[in-house]
Amino acid sequence: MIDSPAGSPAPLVRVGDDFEDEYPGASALATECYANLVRAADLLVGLHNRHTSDRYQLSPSARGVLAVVEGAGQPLEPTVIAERLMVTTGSMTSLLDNLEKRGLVRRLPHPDDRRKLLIDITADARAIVDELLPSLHARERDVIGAALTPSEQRALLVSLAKVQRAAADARSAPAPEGAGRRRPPRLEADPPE
Amino acid sequence: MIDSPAGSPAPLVRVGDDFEDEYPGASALATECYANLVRAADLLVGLHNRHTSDRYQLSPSARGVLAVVEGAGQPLEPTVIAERLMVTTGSMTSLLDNLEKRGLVRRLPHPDDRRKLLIDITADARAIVDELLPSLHARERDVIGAALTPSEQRALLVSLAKVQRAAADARSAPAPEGAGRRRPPRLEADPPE
DNA sequence: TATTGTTATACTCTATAACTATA
DNA sequence: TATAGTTATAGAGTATAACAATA
Repeated sequence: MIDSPAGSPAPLVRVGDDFEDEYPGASALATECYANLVRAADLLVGLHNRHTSDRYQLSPSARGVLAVVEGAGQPLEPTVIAERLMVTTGSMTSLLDNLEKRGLVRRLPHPDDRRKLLIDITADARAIVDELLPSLHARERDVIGAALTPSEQRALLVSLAKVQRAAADARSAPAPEGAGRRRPPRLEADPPE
Repeated sequence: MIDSPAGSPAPLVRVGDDFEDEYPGASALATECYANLVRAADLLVGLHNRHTSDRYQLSPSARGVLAVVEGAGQPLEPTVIAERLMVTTGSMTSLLDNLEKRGLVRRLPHPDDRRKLLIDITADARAIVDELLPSLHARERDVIGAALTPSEQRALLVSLAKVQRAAADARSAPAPEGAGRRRPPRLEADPPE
């Protein structure tokens, strides 16, 4: 049903001509928007993640911790970092363990409450962030700038805002019922290789 | 630097006013497109993944295996499935182990080559896919349809095609040099709690 | 020799629940 | 009692490399 031709120049994900027959009530256009939004984001995230991992051996989550603490401009409690990254405190402990082993963060005692900690990043981490963030932002400028004019970029942002709003609203709604499916007559689809 | 207000109605991710001063050469507009494309996709993927996991206890990768085999309309070799999902054959073995344990796929001997297998999905899996895909496509229709008019959807697709192309081109290009960074004077940013 | 799939191993991310020490 | 963080355990996903069977 969802099909993307094998060529490397990566065209859009398309659904088949029979899509709306196979899925009564579905919208081929909406599904293609959905699939291609996800695909575009995967490609973009992949660029950032690959760069971060190749150059600095940082996982996406580890980068997130450094970016949050560095962005705050001051040490933060583990719980605060965990909330911003939307992970549990148990997961945060192990992320911080790894970063501390590598000398990128320090656990400092909290001056006011001896149950708490303050997480600070080291000079090494600051050096990484100072090199990494400019190159990520340069990549963002290059890729988006190569694809879209400023006015297209503004229009894209407007659409993305509406999609984000609709998706956020859908989170609290029950999943919709599908209207069933008509399996296509598989005459001789897609030879096995 | 990247900041998204805490309210639940989820507005756009924005960069600060000082962004282009802090990162010389960067484009605030491009970075916002990048960040919000990723955020919108995360929200959309999250809806699908949550539904798939809650209702059918299927991980995204497991769902991918079923969708690929079901979509092919016939049994496929593990290597072919692995290529389509972009995972190694070692990873595919463990995905298939899990699915086979749950009675959702079968490993059949390949008639022509005794090194190979053919992976088929069971009636149980077909029942899941027949229920799952229509509800995912209904969600796509509802969310995208609530956000954008058909004409906006077509415009979005055009932009996404260009972004995908640029991102695919960037994959084989070297990472751009960042033009350095000017740290903002952290007077009293972001109180710790 | 080359290919297919498995095994063994390892690492990251993630979660939950029990636990310690503080408050 | 309640909170902050850790530990222990578990499971998914991913990868690499060595391996057996087959081509």
